Amino acid sequence: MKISSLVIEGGVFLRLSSRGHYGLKAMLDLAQNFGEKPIPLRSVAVRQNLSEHYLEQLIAMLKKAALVKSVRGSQGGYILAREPSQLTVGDVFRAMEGPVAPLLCVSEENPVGCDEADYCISRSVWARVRDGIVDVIDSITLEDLCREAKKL
Amino acid sequence: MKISSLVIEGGVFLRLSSRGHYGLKAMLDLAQNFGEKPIPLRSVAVRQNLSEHYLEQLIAMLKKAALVKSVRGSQGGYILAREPSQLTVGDVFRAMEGPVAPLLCVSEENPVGCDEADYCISRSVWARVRDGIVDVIDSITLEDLCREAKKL
DNA sequence: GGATATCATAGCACGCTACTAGGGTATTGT
DNA sequence: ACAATACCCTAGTAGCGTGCTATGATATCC
Repeated sequence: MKISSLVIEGGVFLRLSSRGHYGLKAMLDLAQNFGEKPIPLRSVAVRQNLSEHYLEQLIAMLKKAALVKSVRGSQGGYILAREPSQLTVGDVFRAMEGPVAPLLCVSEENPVGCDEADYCISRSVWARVRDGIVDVIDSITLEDLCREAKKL
Repeated sequence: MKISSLVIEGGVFLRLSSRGHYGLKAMLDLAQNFGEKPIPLRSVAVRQNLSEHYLEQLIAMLKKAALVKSVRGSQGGYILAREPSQLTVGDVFRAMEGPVAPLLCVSEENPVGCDEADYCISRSVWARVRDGIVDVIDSITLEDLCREAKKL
């Protein structure tokens, strides 16, 4: 009796890896230094105590998601694509970690079909968990966090 | 400049692996067949379409967490340690996946110290995410899910 | 034209997941 | 007694994702 073909998930889908953590730190740094001039990655890396080279790769994901713009050359760097008040933690999370999906079949984006969907009870549980997470991350803007930071 | 020593997280901490999914399915099966007699694992495996041998390992975790009791020998099997109304999804989740902790430093249990804790702004974000998840999983009992299942 | 900065690709050690394999032990029904 | 049933225990392993490092190319300003 081979059941190995029944595997539903091939990995891990709701998680916070260092990507999400570092990505938010970087975005927050850009938000705190938001202005006219682009901010070189090096200074972000130093302030946030991160590997500059690794950060390069991470910010590439943020650029791909159109959350930041880049300026090449000397005196170049990165700037937020929108104002801090128009960027949420959810935007950053999804850019770094993909869609919120405790389970593939309850992904907020392109949920994977499952032949048990009709009678799978636990599905509704993880869907509610997903909604709980989404509510939180979509309601917090970078501006909110900057304001919090100033209080410290 | 070696920054590799700064790694904050060594893995992945908030996730739903197949363990959590399968574990909840098994517990739900036990709840639906809750009564006097123990339920053999084989029948759970067949009904839920899971590998029996793998299920053995998973249910060992549930037993360790005192969520189920076992009866050995012929006609033996497993029974819920408490009534379905006294068992929550959170109980099952924690037995299978460990404490809810999007980040080690905001684990609901033994949070790991972090030297940036005082001024780390993103911390509060993940703490709120954690609370959102906890609220959901601790408020749903197995009895609730059985009732939902009957409606289908 | 060189210093500064972004961009692109490749590769790798490690740890975890999702199992499978193969046995052992306890209890029951006949 | 004894076989059948069911729980119990330890190893091992393929595959995958993470968290980097390494190397170099390309663009732009002064």
